Amino acid sequence: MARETPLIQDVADYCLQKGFRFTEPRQFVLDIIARSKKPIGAYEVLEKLGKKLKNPKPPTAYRAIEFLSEHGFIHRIESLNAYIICQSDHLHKGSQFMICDQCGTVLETHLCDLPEPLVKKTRDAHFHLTRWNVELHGICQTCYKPV
Amino acid sequence: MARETPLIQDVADYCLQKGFRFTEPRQFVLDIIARSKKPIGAYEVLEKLGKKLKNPKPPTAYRAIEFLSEHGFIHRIESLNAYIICQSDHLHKGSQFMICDQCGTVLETHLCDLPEPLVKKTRDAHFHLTRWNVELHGICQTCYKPV
DNA sequence: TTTGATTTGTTACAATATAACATTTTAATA
DNA sequence: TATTAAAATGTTATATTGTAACAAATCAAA
Ligand SMILES: [Zn+2]
Ligand SMILES: [Zn+2]
Ligand SMILES: [Zn+2]
Ligand SMILES: [Zn+2]
Repeated sequence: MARETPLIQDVADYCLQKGFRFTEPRQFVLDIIARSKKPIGAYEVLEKLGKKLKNPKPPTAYRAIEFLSEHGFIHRIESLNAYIICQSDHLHKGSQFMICDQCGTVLETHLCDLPEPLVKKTRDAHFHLTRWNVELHGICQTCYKPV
Repeated sequence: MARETPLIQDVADYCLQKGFRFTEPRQFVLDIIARSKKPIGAYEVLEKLGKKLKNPKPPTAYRAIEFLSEHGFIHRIESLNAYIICQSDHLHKGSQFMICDQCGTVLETHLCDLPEPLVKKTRDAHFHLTRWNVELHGICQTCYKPV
Protein backbone atom coordinates (compact mmCIF):
# COMPACT_ATOMS: atom_id res chain seq x y z
CA MET A 1 0.00 0.00 0.00
CA ALA A 2 1.25 3.48 -0.84
CA ARG A 3 2.19 5.62 2.13
CA GLU A 4 -0.18 8.54 1.97
CA THR A 5 0.63 11.00 4.68
CA PRO A 6 3.53 11.96 6.92
CA LEU A 7 1.66 10.41 9.83
CA ILE A 8 1.32 7.07 8.07
CA GLN A 9 5.01 7.25 7.33
CA ASP A 10 5.81 8.01 10.96
CA VAL A 11 3.90 5.00 12.16
CA ALA A 12 5.46 2.85 9.46
CA ASP A 13 8.89 3.94 10.63
CA TYR A 14 7.98 3.29 14.24
CA CYS A 15 6.78 -0.22 13.45
CA LEU A 16 9.83 -0.99 11.36
CA GLN A 17 12.03 0.18 14.19
CA LYS A 18 10.20 -1.80 16.83
CA GLY A 19 9.56 -4.89 14.77
CA PHE A 20 5.78 -4.54 14.60
CA ARG A 21 3.84 -5.19 11.44
CA PHE A 22 2.07 -2.21 9.97
CA THR A 23 -0.67 -4.24 8.38
CA GLU A 24 -3.56 -3.09 6.22
CA PRO A 25 -6.13 -3.02 9.02
CA ARG A 26 -3.77 -0.91 11.11
CA GLN A 27 -2.98 1.46 8.28
CA PHE A 28 -6.58 1.89 7.25
CA VAL A 29 -7.83 2.38 10.80
CA LEU A 30 -5.12 4.93 11.49
CA ASP A 31 -6.04 6.78 8.34
CA ILE A 32 -9.74 6.75 9.17
CA ILE A 33 -9.19 8.10 12.67
CA ALA A 34 -6.65 10.65 11.46
CA ARG A 35 -9.06 12.03 8.86
CA SER A 36 -11.91 12.36 11.32
CA LYS A 37 -12.23 15.87 12.65
CA LYS A 38 -13.92 14.60 15.77
CA PRO A 39 -13.63 11.53 17.96
CA ILE A 40 -14.99 8.57 16.07
CA GLY A 41 -16.65 5.48 17.50
CA ALA A 42 -15.38 1.97 16.85
CA TYR A 43 -18.40 1.01 14.78
CA GLU A 44 -18.09 4.08 12.62
CA VAL A 45 -14.45 3.15 12.07
CA LEU A 46 -15.62 -0.33 11.18
CA GLU A 47 -18.14 1.00 8.70
CA LYS A 48 -15.51 3.12 6.94
CA LEU A 49 -13.10 0.22 7.06
CA GLY A 50 -15.65 -1.70 5.02
CA LYS A 51 -14.81 0.51 2.04
CA LYS A 52 -11.24 -0.73 2.11
CA LEU A 53 -11.47 -4.28 3.37
CA LYS A 54 -14.03 -6.89 2.45
CA ASN A 55 -16.69 -7.17 5.12
CA PRO A 56 -14.59 -6.58 8.23
CA LYS A 57 -15.93 -7.62 11.62
CA PRO A 58 -15.72 -5.80 14.98
CA PRO A 59 -12.55 -7.56 16.20
CA THR A 60 -10.67 -6.29 13.15
CA ALA A 61 -11.44 -2.71 14.05
CA TYR A 62 -10.97 -3.19 17.77
CA ARG A 63 -7.61 -4.92 17.36
CA ALA A 64 -6.24 -2.13 15.22
CA ILE A 65 -7.62 0.43 17.64
CA GLU A 66 -5.97 -1.40 20.51
CA PHE A 67 -2.63 -1.54 18.75
CA LEU A 68 -2.65 2.13 17.79
CA SER A 69 -3.79 3.09 21.25
CA GLU A 70 -1.16 1.02 23.06
CA HIS A 71 1.53 2.71 21.07
CA GLY A 72 0.10 6.18 21.62
CA PHE A 73 -0.93 7.06 18.08
CA ILE A 74 -4.56 7.41 19.01
CA HIS A 75 -6.40 8.03 22.26
CA ARG A 76 -9.67 6.82 23.62
CA ILE A 77 -11.95 9.57 24.90
CA GLU A 78 -13.49 7.71 27.79
CA SER A 79 -16.49 9.94 28.27
CA LEU A 80 -17.46 9.54 24.61
CA ASN A 81 -16.52 5.90 23.87
CA ALA A 82 -14.64 7.26 20.90
CA TYR A 83 -11.17 7.53 19.48
CA ILE A 84 -9.09 10.42 18.24
CA ILE A 85 -5.69 10.82 16.65
CA CYS A 86 -2.92 11.92 18.98
CA GLN A 87 -2.43 15.64 18.53
CA SER A 88 0.67 15.78 20.70
CA ASP A 89 3.15 13.53 18.93
CA HIS A 90 2.36 10.31 20.81
CA LEU A 91 4.26 8.66 23.63
CA HIS A 92 3.15 10.61 26.65
CA LYS A 93 2.00 9.23 29.97
CA GLY A 94 -0.81 11.68 30.35
CA SER A 95 -3.54 13.08 28.16
CA GLN A 96 -5.75 16.06 28.56
CA PHE A 97 -8.64 16.91 26.32
CA MET A 98 -11.02 19.82 25.97
CA ILE A 99 -14.32 18.43 24.80
CA CYS A 100 -16.97 20.77 23.42
CA ASP A 101 -20.30 19.38 24.54
CA GLN A 102 -22.05 21.38 21.85
CA CYS A 103 -20.20 20.62 18.61
CA GLY A 104 -18.23 17.58 19.75
CA THR A 105 -14.84 18.95 18.82
CA VAL A 106 -11.97 17.72 20.95
CA LEU A 107 -8.72 19.53 21.42
CA GLU A 108 -5.80 17.66 22.92
CA THR A 109 -3.29 19.63 24.90
CA HIS A 110 -0.01 18.45 26.23
CA LEU A 111 1.47 18.86 29.66
CA CYS A 112 4.78 17.14 30.16
CA ASP A 113 3.95 16.54 33.79
CA LEU A 114 0.88 16.15 35.90
CA PRO A 115 0.15 19.47 37.66
CA GLU A 116 1.66 19.71 41.11
CA PRO A 117 -1.60 19.76 43.12
CA LEU A 118 -2.47 16.41 41.63
CA VAL A 119 1.03 15.05 42.09
CA LYS A 120 0.75 16.05 45.73
CA LYS A 121 -2.45 14.05 46.05
CA THR A 122 -0.74 10.97 44.68
CA ARG A 123 2.24 11.48 46.99
CA ASP A 124 0.01 11.89 50.03
CA ALA A 125 -1.78 8.68 49.17
CA HIS A 126 1.46 6.83 48.31
CA PHE A 127 -0.11 6.12 44.96
CA HIS A 128 2.25 4.97 42.20
CA LEU A 129 1.05 6.78 39.11
CA THR A 130 1.46 5.13 35.73
CA ARG A 131 -0.76 7.24 33.49
CA TRP A 132 -3.41 9.89 33.67
CA ASN A 133 -6.35 11.10 31.67
CA VAL A 134 -8.01 14.48 32.00
CA GLU A 135 -11.26 15.21 30.23
CA LEU A 136 -12.40 18.82 30.39
CA HIS A 137 -15.97 19.40 29.31
CA GLY A 138 -17.35 22.73 28.23
CA ILE A 139 -18.05 24.92 25.23
CA CYS A 140 -15.44 25.73 22.64
CA GLN A 141 -14.63 29.20 21.40
CA THR A 142 -16.56 28.74 18.17
CA CYS A 143 -19.72 27.56 19.88
CA TYR A 144 -19.64 30.04 22.72
CA LYS A 145 -22.19 32.84 22.37
CA PRO A 146 -22.06 35.35 25.17
CA VAL A 147 -25.41 36.67 26.35
CA MET B 1 -38.50 2.72 54.48
CA ALA B 2 -36.32 3.30 57.50
CA ARG B 3 -33.43 5.69 57.07
CA GLU B 4 -30.36 3.57 57.60
CA THR B 5 -27.27 5.72 57.39
CA PRO B 6 -26.26 9.35 57.71
CA LEU B 7 -25.70 9.41 53.96
CA ILE B 8 -29.22 8.21 53.25
CA GLN B 9 -30.44 10.90 55.62
CA ASP B 10 -28.36 13.55 53.83
CA VAL B 11 -29.83 12.66 50.49
CA ALA B 12 -33.29 12.51 51.96
CA ASP B 13 -32.82 16.01 53.32
CA TYR B 14 -31.46 17.25 50.03
CA CYS B 15 -34.44 15.87 48.16
CA LEU B 16 -36.91 17.30 50.63
CA GLN B 17 -35.25 20.69 50.31
CA LYS B 18 -35.19 20.62 46.52
CA GLY B 19 -38.55 19.01 46.00
CA PHE B 20 -37.29 15.75 44.53
CA ARG B 21 -38.73 12.40 45.47
CA PHE B 22 -36.40 10.06 47.27
CA THR B 23 -38.09 6.94 46.02
CA GLU B 24 -37.28 3.31 46.78
CA PRO B 25 -35.22 2.70 43.64
CA ARG B 26 -33.15 5.79 44.42
CA GLN B 27 -32.66 4.85 48.06
CA PHE B 28 -31.75 1.26 47.30
CA VAL B 29 -29.36 2.17 44.50
CA LEU B 30 -27.66 4.76 46.67
CA ASP B 31 -27.29 2.22 49.43
CA ILE B 32 -25.88 -0.42 47.08
CA ILE B 33 -23.29 1.93 45.63
CA ALA B 34 -22.41 3.34 49.04
CA ARG B 35 -21.78 -0.11 50.46
CA SER B 36 -19.57 -1.15 47.57
CA LYS B 37 -15.90 -0.77 48.41
CA LYS B 38 -15.06 -0.45 44.73
CA PRO B 39 -16.74 1.06 41.69
CA ILE B 40 -19.73 -1.05 40.76
CA GLY B 41 -21.20 -1.59 37.32
CA ALA B 42 -24.81 -0.81 36.48
CA TYR B 43 -25.73 -4.44 35.97
CA GLU B 44 -24.22 -5.45 39.27
CA VAL B 45 -26.27 -2.68 40.88
CA LEU B 46 -29.27 -4.08 39.08
CA GLU B 47 -28.59 -7.57 40.34
CA LYS B 48 -28.35 -6.40 43.95
CA LEU B 49 -31.41 -4.26 43.45
CA GLY B 50 -33.23 -7.48 42.64
CA LYS B 51 -32.99 -8.47 46.29
CA LYS B 52 -35.02 -5.42 47.27
CA LEU B 53 -37.36 -4.83 44.37
CA LYS B 54 -39.25 -7.42 42.38
CA ASN B 55 -37.52 -8.17 39.11
CA PRO B 56 -36.20 -4.71 38.26
CA LYS B 57 -35.15 -3.93 34.71
CA PRO B 58 -32.14 -1.95 33.45
CA PRO B 59 -33.94 1.40 33.16
CA THR B 60 -34.81 1.26 36.84
CA ALA B 61 -31.15 1.03 37.79
CA TYR B 62 -29.98 3.49 35.16
CA ARG B 63 -32.56 6.10 36.10
CA ALA B 64 -31.58 6.00 39.74
CA ILE B 65 -27.92 6.14 38.77
CA GLU B 66 -28.61 9.11 36.56
CA PHE B 67 -30.49 10.93 39.29
CA LEU B 68 -27.83 10.33 41.93
CA SER B 69 -25.11 11.25 39.50
CA GLU B 70 -26.76 14.47 38.33
CA HIS B 71 -27.01 15.61 41.90
CA GLY B 72 -23.44 14.66 42.71
CA PHE B 73 -24.03 11.85 45.18
CA ILE B 74 -22.29 9.29 43.01
CA HIS B 75 -19.75 9.53 40.21
CA ARG B 76 -19.20 7.54 37.07
CA ILE B 77 -15.65 6.29 36.60
CA GLU B 78 -15.44 6.62 32.84
CA SER B 79 -12.50 4.31 32.31
CA LEU B 80 -14.28 1.53 34.18
CA ASN B 81 -17.92 2.00 33.19
CA ALA B 82 -18.69 1.91 36.86
CA TYR B 83 -20.09 4.04 39.63
CA ILE B 84 -18.84 5.04 43.03
CA ILE B 85 -20.17 7.01 45.96
CA CYS B 86 -18.96 10.60 46.21
CA GLN B 87 -16.18 10.68 48.78
CA SER B 88 -15.93 14.46 48.78
CA ASP B 89 -19.31 15.61 50.00
CA HIS B 90 -20.96 16.03 46.57
CA LEU B 91 -21.58 19.18 44.57
CA HIS B 92 -18.25 19.88 42.96
CA LYS B 93 -17.55 20.78 39.34
CA GLY B 94 -14.52 18.57 39.08
CA SER B 95 -13.61 15.07 40.10
CA GLN B 96 -10.27 13.38 40.45
CA PHE B 97 -9.77 9.73 41.13
CA MET B 98 -6.81 7.49 41.83
CA ILE B 99 -7.59 4.11 40.37
CA CYS B 100 -5.52 1.08 41.36
CA ASP B 101 -5.22 -1.08 38.27
CA GLN B 102 -4.31 -4.05 40.42
CA CYS B 103 -6.97 -4.24 43.12
CA GLY B 104 -9.54 -1.90 41.60
CA THR B 105 -9.77 0.41 44.59
CA VAL B 106 -10.63 3.99 43.76
CA LEU B 107 -9.82 6.94 45.94
CA GLU B 108 -11.52 10.26 45.23
CA THR B 109 -9.67 13.40 46.07
CA HIS B 110 -10.96 16.90 46.00
CA LEU B 111 -9.46 20.02 44.50
CA CYS B 112 -11.61 23.08 44.77
CA ASP B 113 -10.20 24.36 41.51
CA LEU B 114 -8.68 22.94 38.39
CA PRO B 115 -4.88 23.23 38.63
CA GLU B 116 -3.49 26.36 37.03
CA PRO B 117 -1.60 24.72 34.15
CA LEU B 118 -4.86 23.23 32.97
CA VAL B 119 -6.76 26.45 33.53
CA LYS B 120 -4.17 28.17 31.39
CA LYS B 121 -4.79 25.66 28.60
CA THR B 122 -8.49 26.41 28.68
CA ARG B 123 -7.83 30.16 28.72
CA ASP B 124 -5.46 29.93 25.78
CA ALA B 125 -8.04 28.00 23.81
CA HIS B 126 -10.91 30.29 24.91
CA PHE B 127 -12.61 27.18 26.14
CA HIS B 128 -15.51 27.68 28.54
CA LEU B 129 -15.10 24.98 31.13
CA THR B 130 -18.16 23.51 32.79
CA ARG B 131 -16.80 20.40 34.47
CA TRP B 132 -13.75 18.20 34.58
CA ASN B 133 -12.82 14.63 35.28
CA VAL B 134 -9.35 13.39 36.12
CA GLU B 135 -8.64 9.68 36.25
CA LEU B 136 -5.22 8.75 37.56
CA HIS B 137 -4.22 5.14 36.97
CA GLY B 138 -1.53 3.35 38.89
CA ILE B 139 -0.88 1.08 41.84
CA CYS B 140 -2.14 1.86 45.32
CA GLN B 141 -0.01 1.80 48.44
CA THR B 142 -1.34 -1.58 49.53
CA CYS B 143 -0.66 -3.27 46.21
CA TYR B 144 2.73 -1.71 45.62
CA LYS B 145 5.62 -4.10 46.17
CA PRO B 146 9.03 -2.48 45.66
CA VAL B 147 11.60 -4.63 43.91
C1' DT C 1 -61.04 15.29 43.49
C1' DT C 2 -59.37 16.62 39.31
C1' DT C 3 -55.17 17.80 37.23
C1' DG C 4 -50.54 17.77 35.68
C1' DA C 5 -45.89 16.80 36.65
C1' DT C 6 -42.80 13.32 38.17
C1' DT C 7 -41.42 8.82 38.48
C1' DT C 8 -41.59 4.09 37.64
C1' DG C 9 -42.82 -0.42 35.01
C1' DT C 10 -42.22 -2.89 30.90
C1' DT C 11 -40.87 -4.30 26.39
C1' DA C 12 -37.82 -4.14 23.11
C1' DC C 13 -33.65 -2.93 21.20
C1' DA C 14 -29.24 -0.16 20.27
C1' DA C 15 -24.43 0.45 20.95
C1' DT C 16 -20.12 -1.05 22.54
C1' DA C 17 -16.87 -4.70 23.26
C1' DT C 18 -14.73 -9.40 23.71
C1' DA C 19 -14.05 -14.75 23.87
C1' DA C 20 -12.70 -18.53 21.35
C1' DC C 21 -10.78 -20.91 17.77
C1' DA C 22 -9.38 -21.45 12.81
C1' DT C 23 -6.43 -19.57 9.33
C1' DT C 24 -2.97 -16.78 7.27
C1' DT C 25 1.25 -14.17 7.16
C1' DT C 26 5.88 -13.44 8.33
C1' DA C 27 10.55 -13.94 9.45
C1' DA C 28 13.78 -16.79 11.62
C1' DT C 29 15.76 -21.39 11.81
C1' DA C 30 17.17 -25.77 10.39
C1' DT D 1 14.42 -24.29 0.57
C1' DA D 2 11.41 -26.52 3.89
C1' DT D 3 10.15 -26.18 8.69
C1' DT D 4 8.67 -23.89 12.40
C1' DA D 5 6.87 -20.63 15.77
C1' DA D 6 5.20 -16.14 16.61
C1' DA D 7 2.26 -12.50 15.25
C1' DA D 8 -1.69 -11.07 13.23
C1' DT D 9 -6.03 -11.64 11.07
C1' DG D 10 -10.66 -13.98 9.85
C1' DT D 11 -14.87 -15.70 11.62
C1' DT D 12 -18.63 -16.93 14.56
C1' DA D 13 -20.88 -16.10 18.33
C1' DT D 14 -21.92 -13.74 22.39
C1' DA D 15 -21.15 -10.58 26.43
C1' DT D 16 -21.64 -6.08 28.32
C1' DT D 17 -23.41 -1.58 28.67
C1' DG D 18 -26.99 1.63 27.79
C1' DT D 19 -31.49 3.73 25.85
C1' DA D 20 -36.12 4.61 23.22
C1' DA D 21 -40.85 4.44 23.68
C1' DC D 22 -45.06 4.18 25.82
C1' DA D 23 -48.17 2.63 29.56
C1' DA D 24 -49.12 2.86 34.46
C1' DA D 25 -48.65 4.59 38.98
C1' DT D 26 -47.59 8.18 42.41
C1' DC D 27 -47.89 12.53 44.37
C1' DA D 28 -48.79 17.21 45.47
C1' DA D 29 -51.10 21.27 44.19
C1' DA D 30 -55.16 23.59 42.44
ZN1 LIG E 1 -1.54 12.36 22.46
ZN1 LIG F 1 -17.91 23.62 19.95
ZN1 LIG G 1 -17.37 13.62 44.64
ZN1 LIG H 1 -4.43 -1.67 44.87
